[in-house]
Amino acid sequence: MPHRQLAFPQSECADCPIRHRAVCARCETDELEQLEAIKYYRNYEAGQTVVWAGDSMDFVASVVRGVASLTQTMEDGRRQMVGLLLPSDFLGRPSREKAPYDVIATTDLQLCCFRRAPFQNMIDTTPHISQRLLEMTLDELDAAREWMLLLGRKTAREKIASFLAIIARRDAQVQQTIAQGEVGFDLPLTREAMADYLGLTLETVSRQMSSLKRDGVISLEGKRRILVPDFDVLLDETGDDSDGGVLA
Amino acid sequence: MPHRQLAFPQSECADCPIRHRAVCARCETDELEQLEAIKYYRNYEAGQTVVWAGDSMDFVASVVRGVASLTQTMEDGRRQMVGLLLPSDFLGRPSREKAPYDVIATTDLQLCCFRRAPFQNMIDTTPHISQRLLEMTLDELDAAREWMLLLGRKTAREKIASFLAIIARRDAQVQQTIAQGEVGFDLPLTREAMADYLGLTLETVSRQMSSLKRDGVISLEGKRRILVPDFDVLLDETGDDSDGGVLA
DNA sequence: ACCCCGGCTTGATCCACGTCAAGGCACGGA
DNA sequence: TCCGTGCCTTGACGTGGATCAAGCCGGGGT
Repeated sequence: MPHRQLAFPQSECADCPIRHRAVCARCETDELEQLEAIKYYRNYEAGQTVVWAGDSMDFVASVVRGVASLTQTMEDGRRQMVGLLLPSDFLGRPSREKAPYDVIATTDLQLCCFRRAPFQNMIDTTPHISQRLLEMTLDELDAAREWMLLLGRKTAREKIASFLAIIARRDAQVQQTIAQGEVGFDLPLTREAMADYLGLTLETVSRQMSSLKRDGVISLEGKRRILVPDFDVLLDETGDDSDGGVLA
Repeated sequence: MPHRQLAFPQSECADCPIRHRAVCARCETDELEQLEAIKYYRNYEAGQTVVWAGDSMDFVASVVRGVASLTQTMEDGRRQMVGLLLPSDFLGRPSREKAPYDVIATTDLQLCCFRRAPFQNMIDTTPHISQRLLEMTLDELDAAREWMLLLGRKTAREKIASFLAIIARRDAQVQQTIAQGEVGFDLPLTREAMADYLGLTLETVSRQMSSLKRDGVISLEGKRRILVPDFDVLLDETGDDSDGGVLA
């Protein structure tokens, strides 16, 4: 099973009011207006911390532009990324005040925020919102569990290939051309962030990227732009069930 | 943060009708009666498969007795456990027909099942049930993410110690004596299942158990019963934040 | 033009864990 | 009683990825 799809293709919802539908797919006009009334924007630069683990968060948000990561850190400094938020993903948990992990902007980032209390109100009074949130949380849980398989059992090369496939599949433009085989996209993470994502060191990430390049599976344009001549070849490297179901 | 607590201490709800409260903490009598009307029991022996990945599940359930695991398997046979269900935990996802992973009884197991369709009805007509399910799913997500840190960054010894601490903390009887330091409990998993849980081989599990025994952190009574002379010493081995918050 | 610095690559070496293999122990059935 | 079988332990050895270390490259500031 591939990484969960976008709640909505990015092309359909370029700005925030529509993006609310990531929260509530069936919202009617008046509900969208309620959301409109309690929303505001926040912007962060690459590398900035949005919230620290343990801090209380007075908002929930939906990612408009950029990428944020959820990261756990052990006392001795070992770090593991436990969530990656791309545009249209949802950040924060209604009815839970404290953030359980650091939230870090890995690229420049724009959030569309809703203040907690009124948002909580909407949930309590609009039943299908909590159903929608349940759906989204189940998607996150599926993604987390696929990630556990990656962390526990895949080799470094498989981890890198899986990561590239995930990023490619979540890129709206790539989505449309993926069937033709050749695709290109930008990495939204540094090698170090990739290492934190994949449970590796940055040296191993770098070596495996070089190895995939040597073997012709990918090529690089600069450090961040990836070209994949044949997406199926990349999928073969992931170790995943290769039912060929690119759009499954 | 420790592994999520039981929805309710096991001692409070020894049989199924009460255990429904794991699904719905605020259910009133008439709602419990509705659940009562659509419930039935299933029993499995240790090692039996409850559902295969990809099968459609016509029920959701709550674990009454025993332990079930959610396991992903790659084509070449590598396996990773992605969920562990103990008594009072919930199995299945309303509004999702297909099971995404194998569900296996790791001990003798009793489930209290609810047929899908009527259960789905209750969700749609009783708003606070879907809110309760959201809470439970968020707990599962937190557990999954803590597990990701374990899989990605902990050493074999830390993994074993963390696992023992998780099992101990979820054991109701242990809960009550944990403050005194010395606790004992039974492992509900074979060494092989522990290996699948922890992203290790069974040999490494065995060696690390022996090592913890040699170092006096634990002692064994038979293969499955664990005695921990000082729980804080075990916690020191987990690599976790040692804020001493046993009951946090 | 120069240097600096952050992000990245590459090489040499080490070691934790996987792999392969040989038993040990407890239980159940003939 | 003996043997078979499932589960576990232990040892010897190999290796994938971590660690340590030395640069490279490209962009921005002075």
